[in-house]
Amino acid sequence: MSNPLDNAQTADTPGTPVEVRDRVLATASALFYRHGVRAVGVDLIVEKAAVAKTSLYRHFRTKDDLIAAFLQREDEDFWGHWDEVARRHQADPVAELEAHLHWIGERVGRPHYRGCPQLNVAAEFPDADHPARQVALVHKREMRRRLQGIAERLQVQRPDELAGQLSLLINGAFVSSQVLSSGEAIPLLQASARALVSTARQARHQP
Amino acid sequence: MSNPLDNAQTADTPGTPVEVRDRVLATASALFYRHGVRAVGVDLIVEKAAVAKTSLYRHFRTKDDLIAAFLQREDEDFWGHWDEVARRHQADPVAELEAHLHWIGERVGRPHYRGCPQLNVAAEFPDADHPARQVALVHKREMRRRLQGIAERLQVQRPDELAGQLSLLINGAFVSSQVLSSGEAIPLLQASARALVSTARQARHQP
DNA sequence: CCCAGACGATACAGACCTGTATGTTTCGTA
DNA sequence: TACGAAACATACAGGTCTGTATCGTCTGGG
Repeated sequence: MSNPLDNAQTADTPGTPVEVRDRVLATASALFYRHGVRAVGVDLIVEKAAVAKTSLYRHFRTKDDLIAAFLQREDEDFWGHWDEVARRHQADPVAELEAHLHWIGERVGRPHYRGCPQLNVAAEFPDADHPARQVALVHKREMRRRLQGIAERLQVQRPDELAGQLSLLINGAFVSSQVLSSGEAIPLLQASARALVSTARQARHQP
Repeated sequence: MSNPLDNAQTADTPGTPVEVRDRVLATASALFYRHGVRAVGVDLIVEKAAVAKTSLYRHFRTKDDLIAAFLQREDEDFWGHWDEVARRHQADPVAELEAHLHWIGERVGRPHYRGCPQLNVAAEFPDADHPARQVALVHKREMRRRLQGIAERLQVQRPDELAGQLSLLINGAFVSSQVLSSGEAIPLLQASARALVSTARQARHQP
């Protein structure tokens, strides 16, 4: 029963359950991100993924669940990058923060960047009880939690405050691509962060 | 049948074109903001505004035009507040910036705050050619333009850079209400701005 | 007093939406 | 080879969406 090769027999053999699920989720993610969630119907997803509609609904109970899975996938991808960058700067929180802002700013400046998926979905679905909103909330809390970890390693007096400030900054970059000229996000983010960190550190030495 | 209040002919005589138009726009704006644009159909607007659907389409060619008018209305309201605050601090750009961040942060912290309408619509409609997106773009450009005006009066070396940083910060506050605790936006915004301004001013005195 | 124009009420066209139901095909495994 | 699970194909139910068409009513200015 539990053959490790059960799934992914060759390169991409359609008919394998996990392969179909992944294909649906990957296709839906791309479409959701590009066109917005409400603008994309399940029929389009099914067509682009070359999958039967029944298969979609076998792996995802409802469209809302698929949306939540989309955000979950983006969440994991995001922290995957984060962890990789963090690992390269274990000993130096200043360099780590700088590096995070670099790759985030690079993403923001990409040609067809469409904003943070979590924030976009939150804008599309006001109901806080929506399953996808739960994922988005956890994602944003995790962002602030990790920033606070860096702030603590920076030994500022109020790491929570600095983390909040950096959160505003990063979320602001996510939604400001419309008004930012190409390549502007990175220096803007880094210069702002330097000012915030520097000020927070000065406060440490003053009563 | 012949209810004397059927059309409420006393205080605000309906039947006047401008009155019907305003009622449609005000109703649509409230619904759009609360529930999202795509989630609100014209039938609901018509019902809540107590107006015939033909009247809606007489004053607004399409729903897209109504959405653009919604953002235009929000834009005018926003700059109305801004101008009023700016007028009270004509001589002191530091105090003006502080005051702007105060009322913006106050808005962000309100119980049912749902984010910046311009950013929400931009998230819902990826197509940059959408009429409403034009309004949103002009709004965000105007925001940065005004911030640059303040930065110039602060006599920092690179007012454009400071304006960009403050833009990120403010837009970040607009979308971060989900992760901000009540009343946190104002101090976070003001402390960040102070750090950014202070750093930008120090750069002025250094080669 | 008359009439153009704004409004209301309603029905409808045509498209799209999510989700289900039904039947067939494929394929690994027992 | 026979079985069961999963995928495919297709049709459809039931609702919603935008926008239009039709027709009756009210109102204000000439």
